[in-house]
Amino acid sequence: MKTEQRRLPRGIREQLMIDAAVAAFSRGDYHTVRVEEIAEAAGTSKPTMYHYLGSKEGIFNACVRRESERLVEVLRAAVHDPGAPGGDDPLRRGFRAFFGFVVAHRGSWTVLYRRAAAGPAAAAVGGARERVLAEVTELITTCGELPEGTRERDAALLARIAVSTADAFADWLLDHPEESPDTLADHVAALTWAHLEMRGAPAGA
Amino acid sequence: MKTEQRRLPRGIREQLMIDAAVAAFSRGDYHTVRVEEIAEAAGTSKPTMYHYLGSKEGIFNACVRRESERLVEVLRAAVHDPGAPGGDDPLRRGFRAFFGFVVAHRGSWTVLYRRAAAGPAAAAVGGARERVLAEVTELITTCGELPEGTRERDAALLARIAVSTADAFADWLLDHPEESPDTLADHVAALTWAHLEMRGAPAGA
Amino acid sequence: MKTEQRRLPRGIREQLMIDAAVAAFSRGDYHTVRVEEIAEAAGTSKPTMYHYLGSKEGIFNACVRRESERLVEVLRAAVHDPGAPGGDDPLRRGFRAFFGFVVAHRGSWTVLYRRAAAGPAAAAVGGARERVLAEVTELITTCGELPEGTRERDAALLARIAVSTADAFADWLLDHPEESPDTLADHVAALTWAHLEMRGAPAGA
Amino acid sequence: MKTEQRRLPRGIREQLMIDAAVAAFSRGDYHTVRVEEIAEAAGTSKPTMYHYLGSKEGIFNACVRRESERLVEVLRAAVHDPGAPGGDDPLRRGFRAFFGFVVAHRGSWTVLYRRAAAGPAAAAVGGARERVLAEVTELITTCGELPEGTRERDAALLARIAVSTADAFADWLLDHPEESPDTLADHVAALTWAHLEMRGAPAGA
DNA sequence: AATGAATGAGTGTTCATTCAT
DNA sequence: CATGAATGAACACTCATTCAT
Repeated sequence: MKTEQRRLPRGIREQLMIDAAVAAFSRGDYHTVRVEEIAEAAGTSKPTMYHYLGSKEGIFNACVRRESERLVEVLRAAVHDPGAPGGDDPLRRGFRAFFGFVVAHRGSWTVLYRRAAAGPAAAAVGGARERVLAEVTELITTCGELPEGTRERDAALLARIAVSTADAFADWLLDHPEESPDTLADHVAALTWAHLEMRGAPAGA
Repeated sequence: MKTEQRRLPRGIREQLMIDAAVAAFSRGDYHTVRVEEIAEAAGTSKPTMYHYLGSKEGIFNACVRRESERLVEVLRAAVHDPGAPGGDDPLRRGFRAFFGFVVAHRGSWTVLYRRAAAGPAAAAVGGARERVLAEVTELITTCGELPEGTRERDAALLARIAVSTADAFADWLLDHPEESPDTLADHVAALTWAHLEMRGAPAGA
Repeated sequence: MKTEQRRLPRGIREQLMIDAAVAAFSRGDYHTVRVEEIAEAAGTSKPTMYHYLGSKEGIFNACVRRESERLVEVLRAAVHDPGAPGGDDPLRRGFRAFFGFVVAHRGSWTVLYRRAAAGPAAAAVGGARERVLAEVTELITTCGELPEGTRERDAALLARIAVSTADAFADWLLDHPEESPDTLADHVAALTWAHLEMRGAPAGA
Repeated sequence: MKTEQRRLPRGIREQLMIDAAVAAFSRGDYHTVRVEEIAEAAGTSKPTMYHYLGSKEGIFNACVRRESERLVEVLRAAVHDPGAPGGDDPLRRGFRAFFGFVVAHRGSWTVLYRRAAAGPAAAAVGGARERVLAEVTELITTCGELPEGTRERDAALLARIAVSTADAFADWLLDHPEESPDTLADHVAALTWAHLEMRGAPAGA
């Protein structure tokens, strides 16, 4: 581990800094991360961090910029390259790349999507989310007419999708006040039914 | 405005405190909110806050607990009460209640789902998300065989759903390492195709 | 010395703070003074200083405001009160009050006139000033026609006046570009001659 | 602008450094000026500055030394050269040289006299000084028996002289504790009266 | 019961200064 | 000789938390 070189050229050091920062920011939320902690992880010191990235916010911005660019590049490459894994369907290739990225670079994704990952708030929020999730899962499960082959696992997965979707729609509603929540709710319900009916041939196009 | 009573019974005071705290925590993230700010908004003083809720974390926990209970109650009531809005389908009634809650109590939902809503990080993250969203939207749009009646709006909405779903699955993957990202990716692609084909009769079951 | 009370009312504490700050700022220049040092001298802590005076600049401003108000009050009182020391001449009464204040509250005056009193720069500046002063003193002394009764002391005093006056005029020139430096120079020379000739009856009107 | 030569002989480089330093130190006070800022203005780098001048204090000392020597030289030359502008009176020639220097090299003079020229303190001090000056001006104006031809301008100018003189005397008092403030006060008052009576033939001896 | 007063502990940021190239 | 790289040491400022009234 002591391979770290002193006196690295600026470009390299900056990349090391951003590496360390992404790791740190994906562990705790913005205020929980101390700049010094990032500096140490990057094998350098606080003043050098400030010299290169300007401020804590600058450090964070550098992370978000670099990681989002990486993700977009990966996505584009997969979609436009018919030889990429996933077969003929560009949509499927895209999602494969997307998921591959999220799994391979969990830290990057966490930074980009920045749900409270740690900190004093995380525990409480985590618990509450689980309760809500359990409730929705039960709602889906006890709905009765679960198609053949739909197991617990599927219900839990669907609940997560439903809640995430609702969350996405909440954002959407904010930006598009002309939409009615009821219509969207019905829509999500319909989608969920569709998913339930589709279970069994998940990987088929 | 000076209607605020001194010497309120403990229960009431606590509710006022939690009201103020939910509002505050939904505006900025945990560390951005100062206890004093909540105390002022609740018409009381810092020491009283500590007397009642114990600590900053205690305040936050109280928020999360109360709001998640409210949400769960609302959900349960709608699902079990056939007379609730949404018709015969309990699933649809549930989602109506869910969306209604999210829209009516945005603050509560924000606290529960706690994606970084403000603070120095929010701007950067917001921008990056938009870029990713744009990329996925384009991916869906230029996929070619968009069914009749699928307009721009639908693509944008689907992109949000897809990203949210991927986000949910990323969590899922963390908890279930036996799952393969590729399978999930294919699954999301399949779901998206299903959505695309379903467009046109969104509110129909 | 341990008479310092804990839990003083805000007004009192603020005055103690300003007292300590004036003393500190009159010893070193703005950047040399540490806020904590002032807090300790005032028998309190840094956060309380910030709570009451807002910032380091706020602390400094409070000093300048209070002291300049005091000085102006003292001046006004002496001028308008014919019974104040100095006799019939309000001008003389005013200067007596002025000098009295400067001598009694050296710190206040230093803060108000803020010539570099300490710090790493002070030594060098002090030395240079002395050299300039010596030069001007010699100029006055060797001018030749020193009137009777003009001793070394007077020359040194006059040199100081001359340099201070020149300094004042330099400011004046900045604000009034229509003035010619040569005219002002001649004027100062004339004044100095007048002073030289007046020596011997210094206290007479 | 890119005429700056690399590889300049040491002497020249040093002069460029001091030029830049004088300019910088005359804008802000000692602590406000960053060494890097001087280095850039001098067309060189920080380590070179340290190589030549040793330390920040060394840089500052070099400024003060060079500028005070210049001023002293100019003064001496004018006094001893009967052909210098100002006529027969060496005193007048001296002051002309002095004022000329101050006006032509404001930066040098500021460094030498180093009243806080900028920084967070300057604004407050400036305001307070103005208030004091206004007070003294009023005192002089409303003194009543202003001689013929004494206009507002003269009162303002006299007030500046009076305050500067008092300032000089305050220093004097520090060094000569045997003097009485009252005597000096009376003296300044007398001088001011003399000035008032002299107005009208300012440039005359 | 309720609060004005007070602070310990910690963080972002800056800058003079020094190596190693 | 000249400089890009790097840092130790300080300092302003903030905030959760607690007494004493």
